[in-house]
Amino acid sequence: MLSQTAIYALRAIGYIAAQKNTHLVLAKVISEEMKIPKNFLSKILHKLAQKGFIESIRGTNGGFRLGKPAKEISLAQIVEIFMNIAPFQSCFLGIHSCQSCGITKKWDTISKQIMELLEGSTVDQIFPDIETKKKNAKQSNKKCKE
Amino acid sequence: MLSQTAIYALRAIGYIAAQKNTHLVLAKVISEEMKIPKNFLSKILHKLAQKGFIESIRGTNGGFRLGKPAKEISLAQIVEIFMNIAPFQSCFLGIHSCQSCGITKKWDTISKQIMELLEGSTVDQIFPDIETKKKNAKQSNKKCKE
DNA sequence: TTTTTAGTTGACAAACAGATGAATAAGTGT
DNA sequence: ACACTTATTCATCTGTTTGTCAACTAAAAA
Repeated sequence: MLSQTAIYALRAIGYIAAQKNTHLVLAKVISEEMKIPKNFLSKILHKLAQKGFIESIRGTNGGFRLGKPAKEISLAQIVEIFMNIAPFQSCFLGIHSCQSCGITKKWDTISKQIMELLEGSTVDQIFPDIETKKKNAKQSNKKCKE
Repeated sequence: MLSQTAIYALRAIGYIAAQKNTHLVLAKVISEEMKIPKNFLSKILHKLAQKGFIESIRGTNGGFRLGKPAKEISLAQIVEIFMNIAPFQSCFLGIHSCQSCGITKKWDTISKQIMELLEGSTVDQIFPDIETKKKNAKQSNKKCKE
């Protein structure tokens, strides 16, 4: 359905969005919490940073935060960086001549809903409940001036 | 969405089903008509034959035909031979702890429709209009006792 | 200035999907 | 018996995705 990489990307940016920008998030923490291989995640985050969806800060007390308001980042924008979403919109059987068959019609209805889900949802909806999750566990990081 | 192999399999068995069992279909013809690499198709057909969805007859005037009535073969039965359809039914983001979020709820609705499409459609619906397509072009095969 | 932290980058390996070619086995018709 | 046709099987190749390792760069702190 979604590629593994796209799923990782959504989980990662969803996790960052859930912090409500109150502090920077370490790649290491995202990796552990979201069960994403550390170095593979680094590359995903870098791509997201290139596109401006997140910002990266290097060095001590560095980390990642959103590059724009969460409500302005749709799932579709993230997914299409890491995979081709065109197949969702085209013929179920990869045949362009079967416009009229019942299967294709049903698929059209479904694919419209999928695109609506991807384009109509934003990254703050991914983890609506975990914004305070890591705050206490990471008291050791409280030194940083947030 | 569907793997390329699953799409090939649906096109192939759809083509065979469209012949209404009036005559055997050559792998070569399926390959050409359905734009599927010949040798790759052979392996797909072999798997379908193993599972009893089609029958293969070797030698001169051989070919393939359905192994059971078209209306008893659902798209889901074919697809699941060539790919894992579980992801359609599980969480959008591969996380089992987000039962309540709005995205997951919407995805549940969509995935139910996908499964309904796959399980509720049969292979005779794939190409409802081409049953006589190759009959005339293949008059040279008319020798066979059909 | 040195050390530590943390993101960046490139090389690479494993696994898989998709595709290809050639040899083989099993039937049919002469 | 023989030639021919057609499916079967095996070995291999390619490209992509996913994942790993390690060296590198930048920034802050000591």
